[in-house]
Amino acid sequence: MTIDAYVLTDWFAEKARDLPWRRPDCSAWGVLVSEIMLQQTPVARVEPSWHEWLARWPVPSALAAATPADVLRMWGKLGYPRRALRLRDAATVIAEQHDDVVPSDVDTLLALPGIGAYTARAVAAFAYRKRCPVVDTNVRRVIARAVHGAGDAGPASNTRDMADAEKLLPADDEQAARMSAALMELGAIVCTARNPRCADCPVYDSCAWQLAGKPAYAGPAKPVQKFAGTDRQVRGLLLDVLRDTSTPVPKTRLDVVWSDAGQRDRCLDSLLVDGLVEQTTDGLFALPGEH
DNA sequence: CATCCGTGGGC
DNA sequence: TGCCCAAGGAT
Repeated sequence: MTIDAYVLTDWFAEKARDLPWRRPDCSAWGVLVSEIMLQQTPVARVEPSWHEWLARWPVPSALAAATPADVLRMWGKLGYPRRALRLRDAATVIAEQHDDVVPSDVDTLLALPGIGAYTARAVAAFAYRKRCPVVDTNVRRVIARAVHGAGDAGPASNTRDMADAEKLLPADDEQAARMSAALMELGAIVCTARNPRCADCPVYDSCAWQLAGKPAYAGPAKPVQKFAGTDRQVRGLLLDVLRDTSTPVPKTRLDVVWSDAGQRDRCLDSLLVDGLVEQTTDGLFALPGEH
């Protein structure tokens, strides 16, 4: 089974959300910033931050000139703050080696920190309107259902998933870019993981999953990530303290956030290693680069 | 390939 | 209410 590109892109033109990074006047830098922020963070929480970032840092060189501390504060609670540092690192490379222009070539994009298989192709497709497969969790689910008739996508296989997506793209670059966006949008607002809105689906009639009677997902169980009590939670609590202070703090200020001293110290060490925290010469702790 | 890396909202 | 999920990437 396949997915009709005309039907899906027509649906996209009529029903897609009006997101700022999709507007024709949005820069490639704006697209890149959005893609990084959207890695594991929902659209609703990204949108306000995206506007603030683009207003403050409208070009890569502007972000490259900011301190990591400023960048981490602007990142706020979007989560996975290493993304913010890598985006700043990527901006530095773009400013210094690419004349402050976000690359359009997938392999060049892949060489930038924090940019992987998905983001590189998303920038090429959405910012530069290229025909290249864009595979995220939404596209994988849509293809699993509409094409393969499965209830959900199994474990990711980059090569296979990209080949599947590529087959769905029209030959024309612009039409292919629209198709890539439409596949993602369908997965995001109609063909959702839980409670898919099949009544609103533009390709319902040809959906292999629907035609098969919507069988339940039969593949291996997906690993569930715990959060409460993990290092991830503790690191978040430690960073929370440092984001909210303008001056370096003694370790005692960090010790109060978690009772397990061993875990607390391990997390602080890992934050130092990751470059998310810095220790001053007098032994105080702060976000990097603000003293 | 599995695991780790934050955070919050919906059901 | 606990659990699942959200435009992934690096190791």
